[in-house]
Amino acid sequence: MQLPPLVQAFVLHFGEMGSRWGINRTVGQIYALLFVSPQGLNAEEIVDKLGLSRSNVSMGLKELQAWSLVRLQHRPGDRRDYFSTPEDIWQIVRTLVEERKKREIDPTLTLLRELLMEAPSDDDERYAQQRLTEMRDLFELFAGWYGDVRRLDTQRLVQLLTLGAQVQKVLEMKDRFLPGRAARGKASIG
Amino acid sequence: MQLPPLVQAFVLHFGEMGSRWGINRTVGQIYALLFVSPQGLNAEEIVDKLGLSRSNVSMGLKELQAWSLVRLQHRPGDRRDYFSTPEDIWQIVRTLVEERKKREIDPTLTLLRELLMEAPSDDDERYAQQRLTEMRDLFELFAGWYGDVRRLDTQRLVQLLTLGAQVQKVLEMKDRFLPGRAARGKASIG
DNA sequence: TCGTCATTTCAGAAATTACCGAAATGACGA
DNA sequence: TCGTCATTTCGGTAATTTCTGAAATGACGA
Repeated sequence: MQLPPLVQAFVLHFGEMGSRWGINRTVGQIYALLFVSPQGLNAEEIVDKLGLSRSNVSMGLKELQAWSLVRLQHRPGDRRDYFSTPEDIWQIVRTLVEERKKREIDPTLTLLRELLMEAPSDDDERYAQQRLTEMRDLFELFAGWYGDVRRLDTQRLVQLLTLGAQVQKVLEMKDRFLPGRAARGKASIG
Repeated sequence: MQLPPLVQAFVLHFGEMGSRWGINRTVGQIYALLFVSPQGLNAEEIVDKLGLSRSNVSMGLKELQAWSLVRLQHRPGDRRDYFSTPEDIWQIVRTLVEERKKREIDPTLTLLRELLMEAPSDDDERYAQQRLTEMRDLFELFAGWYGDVRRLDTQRLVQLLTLGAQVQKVLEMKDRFLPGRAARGKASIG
């Protein structure tokens, strides 16, 4: 791996963090490298720069494509695939949010809905179902939020994320001037 | 494992999802069981219900404690530890958000800040640093948002999450009536 | 059609992670 | 101080995941 120290540190860190983010080290490294590369890279360039095996890079790129995290380009007179990350980092955020929803939220939401169709047979099951109801409501709320994030344009998304603690003030105003809009979430508000 | 089918299905699902959420199967199962149990359980009860080894349950509980995801109680005249999850599901959300920030955001933010202290030595490094700047700003924004989520009380948190796509309308109003508040985030808005 | 180059697949090796039983530690009452 | 019970630690093993080299596939121009 003969990379500038800056890039090398970033790539190695991303590899290590990969395990916490649900991707493996190789995939994390490939992604990090593509992220800081001015032009797209082909598989062999990635092999050279990261010192990984050809097939491993192929697998990693496949996984990144499954996550829709890399773009594929071609150059005239060159048969090879060149990979790069989207220029717009917010597009990456939307993609990640969408994929995480698909993988981490939706399956559980589906299961919770199914389990809550059954009638409880005793008090313990009744308690369990009540807990599952709380969790389903929570997951519905998350699913809705993730969906919103995916749909919002960049400016509004930044605003939504920056809003944070100001939410109360802003919402008081909303209630004053836009009354009567029911909240979407059903989650218990304690 | 002799559990009601409802609970069993939930426990098994949580175990499988565990790997996507960054915890292992055992830990996921233990957590799911505690979540739907009306009373706290001691280690041996968990062993019996889930069919795991004593030591594995001990490790799992230790990890859940490291995540602050379980509470420890005692009963008079009983030396054993009884474990349960917080009643308030929103407290669980805050805990998860805080821990995820600590594990998935903060380390990368620290590294990015460090890397951006160095002066670039050529054009490629200049490009890389520009990309890292975008990413640092993004992570700063996330860190701020996570912090807000942790601090907000439940009602406001639900409002913030429900707000979603309404953000534009609400923010137009805010700008009209509360002008001049600078946004915290520096992330490029393309 | 053939030869070349790029990519993917695949079976096994290597590495990592999860798991268990046994032993050690620690807390408590007698 | 003991003896008992609960919990944790530890060494080894099992299971899973990641990685590799070799072979297969596919695309393209001649």
